[in-house]
Amino acid sequence: MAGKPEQPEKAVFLRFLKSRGLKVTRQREAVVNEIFSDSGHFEAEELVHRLRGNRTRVSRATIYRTLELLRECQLVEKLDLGQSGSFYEYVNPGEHHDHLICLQCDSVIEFHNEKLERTQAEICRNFGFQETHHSLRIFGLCSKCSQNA
Amino acid sequence: MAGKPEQPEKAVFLRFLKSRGLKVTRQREAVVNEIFSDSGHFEAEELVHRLRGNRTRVSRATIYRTLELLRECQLVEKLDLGQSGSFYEYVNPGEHHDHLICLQCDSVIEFHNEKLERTQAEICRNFGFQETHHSLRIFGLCSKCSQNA
DNA sequence: CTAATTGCAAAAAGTTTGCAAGCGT
DNA sequence: ACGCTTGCAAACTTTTTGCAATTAG
Repeated sequence: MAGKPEQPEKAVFLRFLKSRGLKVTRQREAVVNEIFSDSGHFEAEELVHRLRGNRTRVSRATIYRTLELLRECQLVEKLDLGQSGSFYEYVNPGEHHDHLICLQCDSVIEFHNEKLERTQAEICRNFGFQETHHSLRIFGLCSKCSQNA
Repeated sequence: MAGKPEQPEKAVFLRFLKSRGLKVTRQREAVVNEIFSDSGHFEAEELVHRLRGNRTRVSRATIYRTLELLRECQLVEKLDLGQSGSFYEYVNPGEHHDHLICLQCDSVIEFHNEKLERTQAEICRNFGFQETHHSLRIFGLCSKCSQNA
């Protein structure tokens, strides 16, 4: 419970910082801890508020800067769920999933489908396109909301 | 060359306005004409500039308001290409396509693939999800850029 | 020590809005 | 005429940035 990083993603981040000659600051640790204590989707502004109650104050500017670093080392991804601001989400290294987004209750369902991935790879091959990543968002009504409608 | 609407999408828009009790103004016509004279991807700000040289001045506010109307009648769609601002694109009624986005030269390739669509429909069915629309963006290097790399 | 980092507040960037004047129908 | 529209400028939202003070290594 002391200094040891319990979470593997935190270790990844620390290693990344070291490899870049960047520093491990209280603020950066606070941000990572907060994000990975409750993996899911969140907005930058939400993090600002979640970190308000913390022992370590973290300014909005630092949160944005840290999110950018986390993106560079692929621990989080930016997400556009159709709302005004950007959402972020934790990415399990090596994993990938797409999203079903409910327009009624704003819930987000993650899924992964191999057939889909293969077809996409095939399409890229046909276009001579070298994919680095992709994002599929399907909007509509989740099962709960479509029943209530 | 006179009053007749040459473009079918303009006719759709006019009909939509009428059905809503909205007015056909010089500004709205100018926006539609400009968009459909060169179908493709564009930003709101770009439209502002493209319309500067026009006989009819159209303010930024009106452009945003008109784009919203065009979205409501499904003639244009908002697009997130990863850049800061929103892009828009003309939508051929009844058609749908996805995008390959080159991170190097910012070019956008459109494609449509039936197998992909079927797999997506299958996924939705499995989740009891009622799709209204979707967006697949594949990021990477286009064939030209991957050769030069 | 020294370079990286932080917080702040100002600036940017993109979009929306209130309101008085103007224009379709 | 009536009510929808426009333009303007101000407001807003989200994100970025310059800079002096601070801190990790």
